[in-house]
Amino acid sequence: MKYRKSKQRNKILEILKNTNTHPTVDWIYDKLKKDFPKLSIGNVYRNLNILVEQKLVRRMDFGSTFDRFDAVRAPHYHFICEQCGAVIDLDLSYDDKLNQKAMDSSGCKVHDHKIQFYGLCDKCKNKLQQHQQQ
Amino acid sequence: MKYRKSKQRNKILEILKNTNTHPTVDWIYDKLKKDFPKLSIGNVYRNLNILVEQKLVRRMDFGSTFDRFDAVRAPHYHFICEQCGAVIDLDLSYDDKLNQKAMDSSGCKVHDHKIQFYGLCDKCKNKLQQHQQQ
DNA sequence: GTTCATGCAAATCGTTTGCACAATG
DNA sequence: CATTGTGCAAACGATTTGCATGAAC
Repeated sequence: MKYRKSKQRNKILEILKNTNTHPTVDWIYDKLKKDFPKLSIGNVYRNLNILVEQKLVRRMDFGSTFDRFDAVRAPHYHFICEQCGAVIDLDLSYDDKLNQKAMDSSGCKVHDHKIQFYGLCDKCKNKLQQHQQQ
Repeated sequence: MKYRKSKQRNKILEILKNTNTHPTVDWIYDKLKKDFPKLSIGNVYRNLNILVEQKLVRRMDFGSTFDRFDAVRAPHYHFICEQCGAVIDLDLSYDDKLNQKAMDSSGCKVHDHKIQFYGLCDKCKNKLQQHQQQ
């Protein structure tokens, strides 16, 4: 599919490249609205879908009712805080052997995998400790 | 929270225990409707939420627009076919060390993780091969 | 008999889409 | 000028919820 340039779409990609918080559509919309006051939320959805199709952006799905997005980089795993919902990139190296293991055990053709870790992020961990000491 | 007995809820759990396909709400609804012709879809949602709260059922989220459910058993990983959407339990052993690794690299308190593998299931793999040979 | 579960329909939420107009090439 | 992108609002699909009635205790 061939697309024309769009200032809005360019800016969305730029915003995503400069963020590591895996933002939601609403967050992106609010941020972009400063540059395009008439911006509609539908257009943010439309452009995010195009960017995903172009493989410049990845749609992420961590079990919430809404999606999150980030600019595509090297494959990595994620941590999700069960308290505040924050999504944090992990510095663990991507385990290529896992795909082969899954392939051997299932007979399916496996070409990728995702890992999500769950628990409490640093902030929430500390808040909880303070709470318990009171 | 204390709940009364409900024939509908019991049957939902029974259905889930006898299935390994991680069914959707609609699938469960259709199946349950044979026993309870007046059944409403809202009640299936309500009871699934209760079962999840009681930790008898797990809500699964594989990136589709709808949720899937299964009766809780030993932790295991999943394969998702990108062609037909099938979700298949894998026989890989749960890697306890992974949580510790994630904890070390992030500073977060990690207590669980999920792994999803992506690719083509056996059926879809074969279909594709037949297609290419024609 | 009081309280919770149910069916039904309306409401909600995130997302998509149809349309008239504006921007791109 | 032909075509795609946009804002707007309506439509959509999955899920939740308010309410009157029925089942559980």
